[in-house]
Amino acid sequence: MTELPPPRPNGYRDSWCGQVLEDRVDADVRLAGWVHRRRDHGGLVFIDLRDRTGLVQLVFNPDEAGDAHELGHRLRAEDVISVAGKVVRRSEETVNSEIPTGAFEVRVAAAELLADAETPPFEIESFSGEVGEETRLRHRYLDLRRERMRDAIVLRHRMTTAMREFLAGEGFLEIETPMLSRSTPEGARDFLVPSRLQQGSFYALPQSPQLFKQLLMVAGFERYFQIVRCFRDEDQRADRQPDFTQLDIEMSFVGVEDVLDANERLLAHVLGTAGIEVSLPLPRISYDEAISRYGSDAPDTRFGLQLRDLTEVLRGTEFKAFGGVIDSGGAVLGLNAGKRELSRAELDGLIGEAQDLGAKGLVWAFRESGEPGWRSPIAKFLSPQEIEAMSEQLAASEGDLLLLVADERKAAYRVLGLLRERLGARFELIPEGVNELAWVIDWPLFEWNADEDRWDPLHHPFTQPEGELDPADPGAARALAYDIVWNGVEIGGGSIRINRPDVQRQAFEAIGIGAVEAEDRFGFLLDALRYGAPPHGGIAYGLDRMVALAHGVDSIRDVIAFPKSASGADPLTGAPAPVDEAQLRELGLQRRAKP
RNA sequence: GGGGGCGUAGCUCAGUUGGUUAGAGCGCCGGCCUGUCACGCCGGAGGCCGCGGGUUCGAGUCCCGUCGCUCCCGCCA
Repeated sequence: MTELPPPRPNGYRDSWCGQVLEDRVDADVRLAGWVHRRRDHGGLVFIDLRDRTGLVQLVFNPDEAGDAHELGHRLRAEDVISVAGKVVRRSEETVNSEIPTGAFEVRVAAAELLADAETPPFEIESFSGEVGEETRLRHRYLDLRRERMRDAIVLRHRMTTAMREFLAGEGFLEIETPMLSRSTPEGARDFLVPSRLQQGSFYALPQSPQLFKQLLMVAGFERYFQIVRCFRDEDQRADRQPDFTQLDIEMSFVGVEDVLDANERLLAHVLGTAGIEVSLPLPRISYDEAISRYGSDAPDTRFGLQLRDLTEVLRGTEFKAFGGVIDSGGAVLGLNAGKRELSRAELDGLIGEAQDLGAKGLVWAFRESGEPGWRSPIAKFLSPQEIEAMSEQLAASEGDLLLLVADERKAAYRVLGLLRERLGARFELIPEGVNELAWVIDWPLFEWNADEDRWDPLHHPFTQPEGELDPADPGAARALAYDIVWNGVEIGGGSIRINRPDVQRQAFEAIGIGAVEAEDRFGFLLDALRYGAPPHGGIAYGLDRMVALAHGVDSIRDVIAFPKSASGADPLTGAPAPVDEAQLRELGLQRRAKP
């Protein structure tokens, strides 16, 4: 998999296991590694020896090397050994076509045990079910010996190498930014680090290097990137860790097209390294279209099942459940799930799922010929005209299952969008081996936060509005922002940034950050913008997600060497853990009194 | 913060209506085995059924609580 030069010969080895191939036949080699599997015939002993490059079969023959054979007989799984012997071609009937070195083997002349291994808590190559994640994490150094994890870590390296290659080739500079920085509490929850020298004050670990990379543009570095650890103290998911890695990029004197162009070529290069072909230019979909057709700002475009808005054809309906929602400004959305035969229990299950996702309810209907046109619990409440009009909107033909959600507009799209994704997987509508990347563009700059009674930025408050910002109508503003979505997963996002202090102040004001507060929290940015900031913009990728997608796994934990569990703990080191009273005292912190 | 699933041998799991001695495969240990490659054959060891309480003549099984793991919703500018 990796191009690896032969090791410089020393007392342990002069060759890699995976490189015992045609050109080494008849050569004397020395190999070192772990005992992967042992097949002891009493006389002959076969050992599969493993190193990072793969496996090779060792043969211990009592007639050829008695001492070595005696050791071979005693070896157990995961023992660490070094052996010397001759590479030979296997006879035709003993070739193992399963492994690259399967046509060759090493006849061991001398062997040395370098480290005796205890029996591992799980088999390095397991054939009976997947090992539980906590066990894997507690012994991560063993889990990482397994082929799938090793491949993931190697792939990750190749992808990051490809990123550096491409970006360095385009004149980007890799520059580090601080890990100990200042808390800016509007985004995610910060991880805080107490200051010993200024007790009562705290550093924050960066949620992203956003402001520092903008300052680097002000500083005139023109093109910056960094593969950087970021921290967000929020609840975990399969694709979210408290510390995770971003590929962070920023460029000066650019507009949206420049950034998208550079990043499309970057993506083609990096994914090409992972064996994934990308044809350019990438398709673009507007935010509004993504929401209205897929119910998601990160749409999975590999399958149809698109949403339809039925609000207009139902306006004035007698059916109160729908009419009430419409009168109060809500929406009725529908989705044609195609010809499905679902039992009543399965349909009830769908309703339950929709409710779990936060919907008030879900209505199902099967398109039928004749009157009333639908088999559905609500058919009798609807006029024939309404049923026909909705059927037409949904392009329903006989036997099709139609699913309807009526709710406040945003909630309806969210729920039906989530349901769409689940149904796509359940009905196996997602084609194997297909990769779809797309830009989501034309984002609103702000969205209304009803709970807090204010406007919130959709990306972040440093995003450049398209045209002039109208303080009277922040909801109308569009952002020069873009997300990149791969198979329905948001793998990156960015924007053109505000480069003038007056515009930045306006943006802060629109989201309720007044001049005084802005000066207090972001004064350093506003100052920097006063000294001549170039128009600039960039992007940040979720590196872990990219590698997970390229490796074909669902969880980013499977592409991180030492991840946290779903509860944010590390079963290997026991982090997080209590600290000494003395440490707390030094920091001016107190343990909370027991109630 | 909320909801679902899971917790039985080192690992992956089964365990019937509550019934007396808790099983399987892999792994492990011992013996045999000179062309295997998930080697084979014979024998063996190994259990706080997550933890605490309750119901019951009797609990792996039912109830309550608790801890852990995991998935999802919220959250993640």
